[in-house]
Amino acid sequence: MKLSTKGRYGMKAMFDLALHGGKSPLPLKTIAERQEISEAYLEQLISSLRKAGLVNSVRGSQGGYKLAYPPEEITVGSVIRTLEGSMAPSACVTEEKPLDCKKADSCVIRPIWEKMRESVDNVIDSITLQDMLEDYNNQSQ
Amino acid sequence: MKLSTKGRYGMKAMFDLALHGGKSPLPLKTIAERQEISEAYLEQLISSLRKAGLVNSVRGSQGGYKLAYPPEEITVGSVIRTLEGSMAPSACVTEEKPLDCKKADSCVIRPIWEKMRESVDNVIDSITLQDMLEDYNNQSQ
DNA sequence: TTATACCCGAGTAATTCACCAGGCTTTACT
DNA sequence: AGTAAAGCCTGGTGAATTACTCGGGTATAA
Repeated sequence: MKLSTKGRYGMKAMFDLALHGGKSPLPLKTIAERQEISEAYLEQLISSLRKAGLVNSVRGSQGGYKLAYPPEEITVGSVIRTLEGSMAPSACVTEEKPLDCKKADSCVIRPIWEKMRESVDNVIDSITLQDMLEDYNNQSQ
Repeated sequence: MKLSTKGRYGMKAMFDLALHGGKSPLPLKTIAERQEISEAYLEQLISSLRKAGLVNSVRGSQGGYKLAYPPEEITVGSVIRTLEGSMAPSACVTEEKPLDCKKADSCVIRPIWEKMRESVDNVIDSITLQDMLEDYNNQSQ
């Protein structure tokens, strides 16, 4: 049940944006170097995040990326789900279009997959980038 | 974050053993047919379950498999973890030997992976095959 | 002794992962 | 106006993983 690098790198990049991002956009290269991620690969990931509306881009020289919302409005869940899809352990319990299975009604395993998904969703939807920033600041004391 | 077929098929097989297993062992073929799983593939999975001590095997004619413990003593977690490994979303937060990362101390993402793992573990460790049997029996009313 | 069933290792097609390459477009700065 | 810095986009690719299959063992009830 590991996440792929998409979710992990994506979280690093988003936190980097929250921590180092200001008024002017952060170029991808800076983020990639600081987080030690392949730039070309991170470009793909941040492209998904942009299409999902989580970051904004500024093209051209001096361009880069910025969070589309203040850190307290961006949850870990929205980032991870954008890059990894549903947290459902089985296709029959995704939020959006659960794969329908004839035996869904009588299946005793399905409710277990559902609980797993819900419990993961609860965790990741309850943490925002702002929470992470605060943890980071408290740490350095 | 999907489980592979190992975990999913393995759960089906274990529940089948709990539901249909009696004093005499259930042959793999029967389980595979009833659960619509490739017999040769399921053999590999149940072999892991046997090595983990969750099922016992009886060789030879009239042989098959039985649960090694009563259903109330077998958790979903023990089955899934046997077949899938740790539920950690990142290698740095596995129960047994977390991959050590120099930045582990200062990492603000790590605690999130930890919470995810814990919450999944809580769900799957709190459900036994017996619970599933009861759900199944209540359903048919 | 024979049919049934578990045991085991190797092989394999298909898919996914984690990138890389290269060209195009946009824009600030000089 | 020219140039360099940046994002945008498509396609390719080697390595790993997944989900099996195959073929031969070995044990044992009948």
